[in-house]
Parts: sequence; C-alpha cells; structure tokens
Amino acid sequence: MMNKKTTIKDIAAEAGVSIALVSFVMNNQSRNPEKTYKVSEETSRRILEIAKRLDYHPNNAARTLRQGKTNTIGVILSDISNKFFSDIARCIEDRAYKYNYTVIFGSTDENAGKLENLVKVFIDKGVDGLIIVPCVGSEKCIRQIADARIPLVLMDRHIGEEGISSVVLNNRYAVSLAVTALADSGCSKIEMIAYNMRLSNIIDREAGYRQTMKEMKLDEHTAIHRIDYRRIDEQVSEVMRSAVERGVEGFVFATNTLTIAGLKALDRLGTAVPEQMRIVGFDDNEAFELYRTSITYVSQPVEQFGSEALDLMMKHISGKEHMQSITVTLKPQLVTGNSSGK
Amino acid sequence: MMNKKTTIKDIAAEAGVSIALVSFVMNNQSRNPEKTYKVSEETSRRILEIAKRLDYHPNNAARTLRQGKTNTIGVILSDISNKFFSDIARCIEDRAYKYNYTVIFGSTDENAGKLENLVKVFIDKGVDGLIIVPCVGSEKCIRQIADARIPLVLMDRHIGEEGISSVVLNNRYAVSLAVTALADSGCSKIEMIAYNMRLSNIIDREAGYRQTMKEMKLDEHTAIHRIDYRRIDEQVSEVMRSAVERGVEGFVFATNTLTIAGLKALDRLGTAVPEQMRIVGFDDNEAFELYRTSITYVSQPVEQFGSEALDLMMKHISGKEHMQSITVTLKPQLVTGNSSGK
DNA sequence: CTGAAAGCGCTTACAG
DNA sequence: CTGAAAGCGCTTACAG
Repeated sequence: MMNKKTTIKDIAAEAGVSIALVSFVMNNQSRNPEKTYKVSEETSRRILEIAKRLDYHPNNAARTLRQGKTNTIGVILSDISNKFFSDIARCIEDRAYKYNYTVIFGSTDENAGKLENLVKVFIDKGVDGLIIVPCVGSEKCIRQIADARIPLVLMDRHIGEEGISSVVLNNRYAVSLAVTALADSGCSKIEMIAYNMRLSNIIDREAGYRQTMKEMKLDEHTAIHRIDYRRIDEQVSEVMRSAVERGVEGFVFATNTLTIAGLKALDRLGTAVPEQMRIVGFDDNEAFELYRTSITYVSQPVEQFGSEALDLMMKHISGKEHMQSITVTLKPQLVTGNSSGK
Repeated sequence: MMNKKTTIKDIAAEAGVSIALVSFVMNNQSRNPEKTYKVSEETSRRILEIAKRLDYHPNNAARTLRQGKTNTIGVILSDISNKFFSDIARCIEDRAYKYNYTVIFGSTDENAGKLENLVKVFIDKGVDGLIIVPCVGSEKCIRQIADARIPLVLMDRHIGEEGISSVVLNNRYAVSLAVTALADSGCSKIEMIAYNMRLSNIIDREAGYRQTMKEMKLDEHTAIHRIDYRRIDEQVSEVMRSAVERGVEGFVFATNTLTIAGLKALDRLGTAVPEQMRIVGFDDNEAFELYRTSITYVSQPVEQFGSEALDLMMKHISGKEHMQSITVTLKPQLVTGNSSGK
C-alpha cells in the first residue's frame, strides 16, 4: 500500500519552495539533525513542520529507483523452522531494523535447486546483498554471486574459496570439547553421528572428532556415522541400536536435529543416559530441557552469528570496492550436564 | 543490487521496436503464454529471444513506482524464534513465493509498542498488505490499519471487531478436547495454566475449559492460573508446586511454551507424569518427544494457518473493494499419548 | 499491430 | 541559500 497521499510535491507547494529543497531538507534532517546547513533555519523548520502535519512518508520505490538500492537484504537459510536458524533469523531481523534495512528470508531444505531459485528471486527483487547458508551443490551459484560483485556473506558454512566473507563456528574446537568431556568421564569407545553431506561445518566437526580421538589415544575406536538428511530418524535409530549392541560408551552428535533423534532412539531402545550411554549434544535447544537427564552440549553463540553476519554485510554494502573478504570464526562453549557422565 | 545492465530500452533498440512494445510483450508473455495477441507472432518471439540473450530482468522498483504495488506483504508475529510461529512463517513464505510475493517478518515479543513500530516500518516500505498476530494493546493500531483500507488479516487471535479478516483456531473446542481427555482418564481435579494477557485465543481457551468442566460436573474444581509472559518459568514452577501439594490431578496447558515450562517444573519437583500428575499439552513440539512419557496434546493445523492467512490476504489485495471480511476457524485435533493417563 | 509521450516520486548534479 | 531540470525503468492510456 503506497502512500497515495502526501508527496514531496505537496510539501513544496504548501511551503512555497521547490521540491528539490524539500528533498534536501528531508534527507539532511535524518542524517545531521543538528547542522541543517545550506538551508536557512527557518525554511528548514517550516518544511519539517509541514511534512509532519501532512503525514508525509517518503515513497520507497521512487527512492530505490533513483538510488539503485533497496535497503533490503536476502537471507537464505537451510530451514527457518529449525530452531537454530530461526534464532539466527530473529537476531538478523532485529539488527537489520536498526540499520534501517529490511530482510527477506528463504529456506533451501538443503536443496541446491531451491537455493538457486531463491537467489534468482531475491536478485530480481533487487536485494542489496545476500547472506547465505550454502548447501551441497551450491558452490557454483555462490561463486557466481561473488563474481557478480553482489555483497555476499556465508553463514554457518563456507565453500572453501578465497574472497568470500563468512561467519562460521570453530567447529573443530567445538567437537574437541565434546570428545574431551566424554573421555574425561572415562569413555573410550566414543563415536560420532554426522550427516553424509560434505559441508564445511560437518567436515570440520568430523575432523575435530578424529583429531581429538587421536590426541586422546583413542583412535582405534574412531567411527563416524553419516546420516542421510532426509531419513534422520530411521538411520539414527539403526546406528543407536547397533551401537548399544557393540558396547559403544559415548556419542557425539554433530547437530541439534541429530541430538534429538539420537535421544529419542535411545529412549525407544530403553537405553539409559548416562548410565548405559553417554552423549554430548550440539546447540542449545529447549527440547533438551525436557529430557530425563540434563544434557551436556556444545553451545553456539547464536546471536553473534546473526549480528556478525549482518555487520559484515553492512560493510560490504557500504564498502570501498577493494573491501577484502573477512572470515569471522566464533567460539563455542561446552555446557555441562549429566548426559556426558559425571 | 539492481540490474545495472539490460533495460527494456536496450531490448527495444536491439529489436528495433518501441519500449512500449517490449513492455507489452514481456507482460503478456508471463500472463498469457499462448495467445500473444495484438503483437505479431514474429516480433513477439524476437523480443523474447533478445530479452533472454541479454539476460533481462525487469526492475522491480520501477514497476513498483509505476503500479503502486510492491508484491510484498508484511507478517508480524509474536516471536519468529518460537516454534509455532516459525512453522507458520515457513508455510507463509513457501506459499507466497508461489504467488510471486515476497514476505518480510517482524516480531513483537507481545509488545504493542514494537508492533506499532513494525507496522510503521512496513507501511513505509510499501507492503501491499499485513498479516498480524495482534498483541495486548494493539487494538487501536489494528483498527487504524483496517480503516486505512490496507489489506489486513489477523492470525491466531482476533480483536473482536467486525470487518477484519482473521484465521484462528477453534480454541474452545481445542481445550474441551483436552479437558475431556483428562476427565475420561478419571481426573476430577483438573486445572488450567494460561497467560494473564487478555488475548482472544487465551480467553477462548479459558472459556473452553470452564465450559467443559461445567459440562462434566467438575466446576467445583475449576481453577485457572494466569502467568506473566515475562516470568514464565518462575511462575509456572510456583503453580506446579502448589498444585502438587493441593492434590491436583490433571493440568491443561494453554500454549506450547507453558507446556514445556510445566513439564520442566514437574521434573524438578520429582512429580511423575502421568502417575502423580496428568497433563495435556498444546501444539506439536519436537521437545515433547524427548519427555520420558509420550505427551497428549492438542495439535493445531500449522500449515493451514499459514496457507489460509496468505490466501485471504491475496483475496483482499486483489479484492473488489466491497470485499467482505472473512473469519476462518481451524479445527484442532487431540493427539493421544500417555501423559493424560490411560 | 505498433509508437510517442506522460508520469509514478524521488535525488542529484548544475546553475545562479 | 534556493530552483529548474534531467532522469532512474517501467506501464499505460492515447493515437494511428
């Protein structure tokens, strides 16, 4: 619903000045409230007063057309109904409004085709930049966006190329915390559940697991189970069943969804945590709080994901063209409960 | 990032026709792919071919400026990081893209000030319509939007006024299902936990509880505990503590957040569900699945919330001006677990 | 069947 | 300190 009402022209007529002057005053008013230089105090005040009286709202489309920027950024996530991403979405949104930016979201469901389509739609909409959680197979599309000099920030995962900014977790460290917690509680047979998607975050989490197992001299027990994103419950169940049989003592989960699936599976098997199986989860999740045992988990700084990504985006948008790419690596924390053993 | 590249003008030059013709062809191409009437087959094809070759993307801002509509709708929710709302958000988003619409979200945290501010920002952005989850104190603002003839659909709650479309749950029925389940399992002392906010959905849920208790001849035990939205854990804990002492047998929770808080509180008290306390929760929630006992809960048709709200919005936007308001009432379902007793 | 022209509301050099 | 004018890219009557 555009303002069918007051335009800059109405104000100009009312004030007896040119529309250029009105435009000038309106803009300087917001930018430098104090020094309304170049326009006489009085004229300026009069224009502002009239604008207010006439309930003037600038027409966004006109400004966009003229300036070539929309003050909108597109954010493409894996799935906005996943708690981890909706938390981030919330932060991005709140912060964007402060910058006077608007955000539009899209969810890929880890499908490169959907991602490409969203990118196309968002670019057609004229977004000033894109914050993207890349999925498997989206590397080429991402590369094209970067090459087209569209401001771009990757989040949660990177695609291992130079020149693209990203905000990621220190994933190796995250998992080392998890493995260490289990090892410290006396477990030796510690295994990991991850996805079969070759995403940077998953790869790094696996690497963190392997490395820590080695450092702990437990590498003979190293085993990673890679789950299909589309058949989580089914496959996690099977892994858990077999693990209990094989006498596995501890499990590290690579994501919150896997953690929840794992706990459910253990429940169904009647396996007690931590007595019969010790586990460390990933991400904060309100669901963990309902579990019979308090969960030990790796906590990601969700707010920082959002705020760092947005801040980076703002830098790129307002950026000098020789703006370098920046990678922000966030630090996870271990929250200790009982599920990992004493 | 606007297309700094191909415009309708470039295509016109290349094809040796006027820009008007190009515009005409581009639009009719999408609307009536078969009958490209009024333009010769050949010219039409040539223009389309050139457009494709030059990678033409229409400039959204220009079209918006001209047509006075943005193909964007604003959705104002309570909190997009709450699972119930993020599920709805996801549905709205997916569906909106099919209509070639874009969605921008905002969260109020049940704060009327934030709501008003979001409304202002969204209207300034030029949204074609607003889907809003109203909060306490927002009635006047909502009324103004409606009076300004801005397409409007309320969701989850209404404000009890004529002439405003909304999509809500049959809340009385929802809670009657819950109370009946508990009564059928043999409970008499059934109480309810709700919010102290006087929102239509809460009010109706309370009414459903009262009415059903009466019908079951249990009204002597009727008791509603109203929680402050900002101090949920603390107050729910206290209610649960006192309830256990008083020998309450069953609890109906009015929302998913309250359900989770209640289960956590009972855990801390060492009260077993359903042996020592029977409960019925609200909303589907993955967290429920981690609880030691399967939860009985009232399920809301989340997808329908999103799709009905969006469809209504589309009707309003494309609407004949004498478009009447429509209220869609959705039907909840009881999902039976063990928490409500046998 | 196709073209010339106005105009959506704003910003931005350019004059003065 | 202020104004006249061009132009952002598109659509839409209006002519022919």
